[in-house]
Amino acid sequence: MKETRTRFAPSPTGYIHIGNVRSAIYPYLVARQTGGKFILRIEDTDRARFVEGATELIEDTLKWLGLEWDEGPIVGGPNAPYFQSEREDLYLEWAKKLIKTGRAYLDETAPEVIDEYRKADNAKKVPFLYRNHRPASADFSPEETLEKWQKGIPLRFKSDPKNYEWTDEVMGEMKTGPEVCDDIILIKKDGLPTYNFAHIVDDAEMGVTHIARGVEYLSSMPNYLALYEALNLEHPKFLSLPHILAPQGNKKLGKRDGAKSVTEYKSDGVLPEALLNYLACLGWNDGTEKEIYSKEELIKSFSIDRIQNSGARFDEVKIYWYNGQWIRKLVDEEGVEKFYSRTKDFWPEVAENEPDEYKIKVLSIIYDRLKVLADLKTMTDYFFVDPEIKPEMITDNKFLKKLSETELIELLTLTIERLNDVKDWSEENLQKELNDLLEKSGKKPAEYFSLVRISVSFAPFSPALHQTLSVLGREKTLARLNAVRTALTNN
RNA sequence: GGUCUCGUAGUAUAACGGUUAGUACAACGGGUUUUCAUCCCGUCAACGCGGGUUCGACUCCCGCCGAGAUCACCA
Repeated sequence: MKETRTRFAPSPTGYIHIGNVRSAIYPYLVARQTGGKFILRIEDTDRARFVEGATELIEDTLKWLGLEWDEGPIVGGPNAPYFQSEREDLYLEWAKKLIKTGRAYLDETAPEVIDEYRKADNAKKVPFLYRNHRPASADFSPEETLEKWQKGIPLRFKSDPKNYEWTDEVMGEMKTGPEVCDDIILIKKDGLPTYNFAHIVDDAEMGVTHIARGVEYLSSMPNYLALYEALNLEHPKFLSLPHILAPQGNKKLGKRDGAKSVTEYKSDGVLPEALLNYLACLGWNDGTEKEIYSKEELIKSFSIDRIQNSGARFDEVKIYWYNGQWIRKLVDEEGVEKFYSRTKDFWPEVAENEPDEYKIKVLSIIYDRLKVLADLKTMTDYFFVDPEIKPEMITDNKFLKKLSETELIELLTLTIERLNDVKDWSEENLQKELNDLLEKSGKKPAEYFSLVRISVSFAPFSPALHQTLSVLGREKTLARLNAVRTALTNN
């Protein structure tokens, strides 16, 4: 059986955003599950839109998501180069094949003239088709065309309008009439091919078996089919992927709607596992009620025929849910130490010089509260530096409002005196001591524990109190309790 | 305007002629004798409309309505 070969073929016009990365994920999964090859090809024939550094950004994004490619930039491959701008001669060669069979012609018609044609047709309420305005050069013999062709003269396909029927692996059986077939540009004025022509040549050269791309290409299909036919090529399978919709409205998610780059989620501390999981399952499911898929599980269960054929709305909240699930899953399965290595870039600045062992302890009691890793920055600073004492955070607290200041001070004194005598500072023992203190305080748990928690952290919330105190250590705990008692006394 | 695609709760989806239309996120309420979160339990909430076909239609057919894509020397 023929080897499955899929590809992701982005233009280096900027970062890969969340709305179009799915057309990399699905072909990747298809290639992996069949033991085939996944190719990365850079479609940089539009020099005006080329952005410096975009290729590297694309490469980094794919690597981060775990979509390693078998052929393409960096890794090379049998069909190198993988940049269209470096394959110019190849397209010219293939274009000549079309000229020789009388299926391509030179066209020097000025853009302004073409505009006139378009306006005239629109005025007549006739669909604008360039083939109704073919210039005299369309009738040149192949020899004459070949002889006169030089760089700077665009080349057009000479279409042969007819009905087309084909299968789209996602959308199903398709058919169109001759009215959509036209003379598309093959080679531009600058000597480089258009996407329409280049991708067909490259896919053929590279032996691509499946093309996955956005549904917006669906309406160009008849012209592509005509080209495959004229070039005597068997066409690959087509997967038209429905759009990911912006959170508001019904338009596809684009940079203008604030579609973030994939790398932005990376720097927020979203795990690649979570993002891949979310994106793969947006518009695809395996028919079961499973929600959490690792890359390996996706490779195993993915199937083209279960790709949804309607657009799916982008929902950032769900990404965070997946991320929380993945954080807990990874810590539970691989341990905190291993997970800690992935959090290095997300600690608050004040933690910079703290030992790893201490940060691991902090992580172990706080990880199940994280939505994104960047939450570490805002949720853990009191473990590393004494918090600023703000008495109002105690007196205005919803559980402590009812208590008088003298009462608060008494409770703190009680706590300090007792903890002073505690030698065993383990979580277990502290839990016992704190429960004991709670009983002695005669307060409700929410009241007494809130007082102690806020006194040591001045944070809106923290891990379970016995864990917080244990990690914080005896010295810091007592010092902070004392400091708060003094502050309240002087208030 | 031509051509094409899509249409189940707020969102993502299941169902593939017969179910009280299932699940997850979100929202709301409760529990886990401490906050926040996790975890657990519960509540709210959907087949765009109208015709057929059929004993029976979310499911098949037709029409309508709504939404989107495309009609570049951009991809």
